[in-house]
Amino acid sequence: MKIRTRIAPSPTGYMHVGTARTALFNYLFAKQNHGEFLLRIEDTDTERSKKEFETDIVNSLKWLGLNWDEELIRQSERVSIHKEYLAKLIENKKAFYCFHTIEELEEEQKNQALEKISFKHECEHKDLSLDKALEKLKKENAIIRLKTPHKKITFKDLIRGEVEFDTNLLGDISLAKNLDTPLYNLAVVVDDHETQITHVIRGEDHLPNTPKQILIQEALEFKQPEYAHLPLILSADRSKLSKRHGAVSVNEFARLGYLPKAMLNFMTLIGWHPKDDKEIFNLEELVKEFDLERVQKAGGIFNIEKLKSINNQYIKELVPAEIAKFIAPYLDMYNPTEAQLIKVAHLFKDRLNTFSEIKDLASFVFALPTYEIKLLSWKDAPKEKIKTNLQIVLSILENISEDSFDIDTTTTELMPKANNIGRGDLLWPLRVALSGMAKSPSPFEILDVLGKKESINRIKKALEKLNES
RNA sequence: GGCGCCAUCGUCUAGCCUGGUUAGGACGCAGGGUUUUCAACCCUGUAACACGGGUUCGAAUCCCGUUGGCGCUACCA
Repeated sequence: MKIRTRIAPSPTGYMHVGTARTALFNYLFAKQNHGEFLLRIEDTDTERSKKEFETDIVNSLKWLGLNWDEELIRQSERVSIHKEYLAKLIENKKAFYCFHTIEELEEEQKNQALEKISFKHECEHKDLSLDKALEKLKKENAIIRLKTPHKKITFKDLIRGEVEFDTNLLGDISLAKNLDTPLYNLAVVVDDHETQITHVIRGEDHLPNTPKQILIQEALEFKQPEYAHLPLILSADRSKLSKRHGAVSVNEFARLGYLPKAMLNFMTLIGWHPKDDKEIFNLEELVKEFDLERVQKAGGIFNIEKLKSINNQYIKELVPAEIAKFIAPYLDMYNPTEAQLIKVAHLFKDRLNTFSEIKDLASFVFALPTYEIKLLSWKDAPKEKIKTNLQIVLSILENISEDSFDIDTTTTELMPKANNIGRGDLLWPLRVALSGMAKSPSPFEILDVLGKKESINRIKKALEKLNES
């Protein structure tokens, strides 16, 4: 039988990295078994579901390169199928109408809390005959529940091994608000069955749903899929990763300038590890090496530092022309030329953890920042000395023609003098005059990016500042 | 409260199944090299088997308990 997995996000928010990682693991497992990976939008909750979020989910998956097979499935478009199964369950007396109000249910829960027992609704309406229930339905509101049998449910989780639940603690599971409004557990079971999903790989937060879904499968006489519950991605405080801890949606990471490859690589490493010490993988390698049995049981913290480090490794593999494309949006306000972007890309290639960092690192190239005069001084060198040294540099640079004003030439012309006077004494003031910053790439690299005219301007400006002070 | 899941450096983890390792790697951090500064790169260092009982010649590894953490507990998904 063909292996089929799915990612089933609900469009009630932007695509979360946790969902992305679940998608990734589903994708890897399906692909390494030459199977299929499906996308199903779980939008049965019409109140909370938004088209905007569905679009974001689709875009995020595409951005990551996790392409799904077949048409996207929308649960909301399948209610007639859900309805058929629901009707069948009622007809077979495996499901029934529950007429209790939300207030009554809340009251029941309160009492159960007092008794210190688990919250559940064991409904006496299940004994009502269908005729009577239908009659009652004309005047009263009701939801459809499963007649939960009393038994122990044991299933094998591919990651955790045998897991056991006692259905006595579950109560009669809610299936639908009415025939046309299915609820999560019913919809999942029906759709997984209909689309022939063989492996349900999802977050650990769904573990308590599994016995409920197995019960529904049994009532519907469906084949039970294999289950694998992934460890959760945690925040630094070890709670489930959420919005208040900073960036959590895939689109935010895209905007911050992370590469999809790096995201994929990093997400795999939360909760999974290969046999050897290799850490950098592309998707194809991952498909080959991934092993569900090697997935961790304990939750893992989303370590942004590690992500940055991996992203940095991927950025270093790119050529400047590629980097130029990625950094362009962040430098937009300066209207840089293509040539400038490539020079800047070359300059900062090794320094970038994320593309968005380029704005802080490289804006000095386009606009000299204002800086303190004393920054020009290397190890508290006196002002006069700096002035003299900058004059020396200036006269050397002015003698280089505009055409040969590149790293090689400026280096050969300037270095003998620097070695003579002292590298720090000559090169530090030059670098600050050019960048206005305490930390930056080397003066030779900056000279090259700035070009002769702008370089000379900036050095003159530094000299003016020194004279005025 | 109830139920379930989990537990190796600060973090991600290898090792656990099939007891015998100087408990390994990566990120971070610290120091050094290179360097005018920063980054990158190279080298070195730092730091962990939650606790208590068993079983065993021997336990990170197997068993039990304790503690702790997390998840779920809807007419959300």
